[in-house]
Amino acid sequence: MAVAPDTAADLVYQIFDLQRAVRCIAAAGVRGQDTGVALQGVLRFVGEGESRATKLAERLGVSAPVLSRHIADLEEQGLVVRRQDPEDGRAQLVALTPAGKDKLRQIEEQRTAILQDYLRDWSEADAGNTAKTLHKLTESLKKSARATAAGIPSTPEEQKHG
Amino acid sequence: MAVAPDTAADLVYQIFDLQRAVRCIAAAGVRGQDTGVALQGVLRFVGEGESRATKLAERLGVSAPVLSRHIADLEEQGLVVRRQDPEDGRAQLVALTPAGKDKLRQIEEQRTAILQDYLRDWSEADAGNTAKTLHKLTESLKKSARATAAGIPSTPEEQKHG
DNA sequence: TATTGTTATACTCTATAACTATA
DNA sequence: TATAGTTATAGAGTATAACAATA
Repeated sequence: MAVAPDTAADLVYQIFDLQRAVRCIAAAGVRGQDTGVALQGVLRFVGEGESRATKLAERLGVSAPVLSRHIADLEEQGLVVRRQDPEDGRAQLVALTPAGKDKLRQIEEQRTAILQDYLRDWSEADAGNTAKTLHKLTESLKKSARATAAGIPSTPEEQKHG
Repeated sequence: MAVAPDTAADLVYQIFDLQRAVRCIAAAGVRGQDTGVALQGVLRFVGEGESRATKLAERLGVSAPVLSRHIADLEEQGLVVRRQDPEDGRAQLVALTPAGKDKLRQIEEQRTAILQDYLRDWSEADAGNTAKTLHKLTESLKKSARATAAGIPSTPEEQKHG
């Protein structure tokens, strides 16, 4: 049953090693650009369709003040527009401008090209399987982290104390 | 040959999604602690054996000033010690103190326990394969990033121009 | 009262530039 | 000259607290 401690420990280190490698590559890619990786992340989710700020913050995993600032920055760059939610006077709806769509497309094309180049000796199947593996890992982490944050006991011991 | 654009684009997003999930979990784990994730990373590599600061910075993928500050912080916390390299008057050798070893072990145990818990419905084989997959991806990225940084042309077009 | 969003402030992590000391 | 390391400074990204406006 479950995962052995040594395997879990190895997996932790593999995750952090990947983080480090990605950080270096991403940092090199945005050097001298106005739109840093955080703003790029916001653009991505706004690009999936007009959305509330609250919803965006949740999907991005950042706090509301952080998102508020990012939206303000993107608006200043002319990449997004805000309008009031017709169904809720407190809320805003954020959407990409044409310039924002261009920017997002450009960012995606650049990233895709770099990764294609970096993985040029990989097979299509390897890349596809890796994407699936990452997705599965991320979903497990998000699900468990949500449950933990909500105070749901996870181990049998904790459940007894509950 | 190689990886299709759509697959590469998907993989990029899977990588960033994992980063986000891990950031949230890691941030929650170090809340209120002296030893943040960056210092924990330094501890890990120092824990593999007494090492030069330069070597550590390279392995961590950070600049020399950043590592210098981290080492100073860890020394202040009594977790590492520095001594001059007997073979090079300019260089230092950094090693864990007993307290540093304790701290590293405690960090690893805590992380391992959390990941084991989060992946409690995973099989040992799935976890092992995921670790291997991450390792392969990281190695490909690091290798290509190194080559790019060194100015080695990567695409046939660029090679022709060289 | 609870929720949406903003502003003010501070912390973590990182980088570049300028420097000292040694090779 | 080149390398190892430090200090000073700046920037990106994030969080908490306090607030205003609306539900």
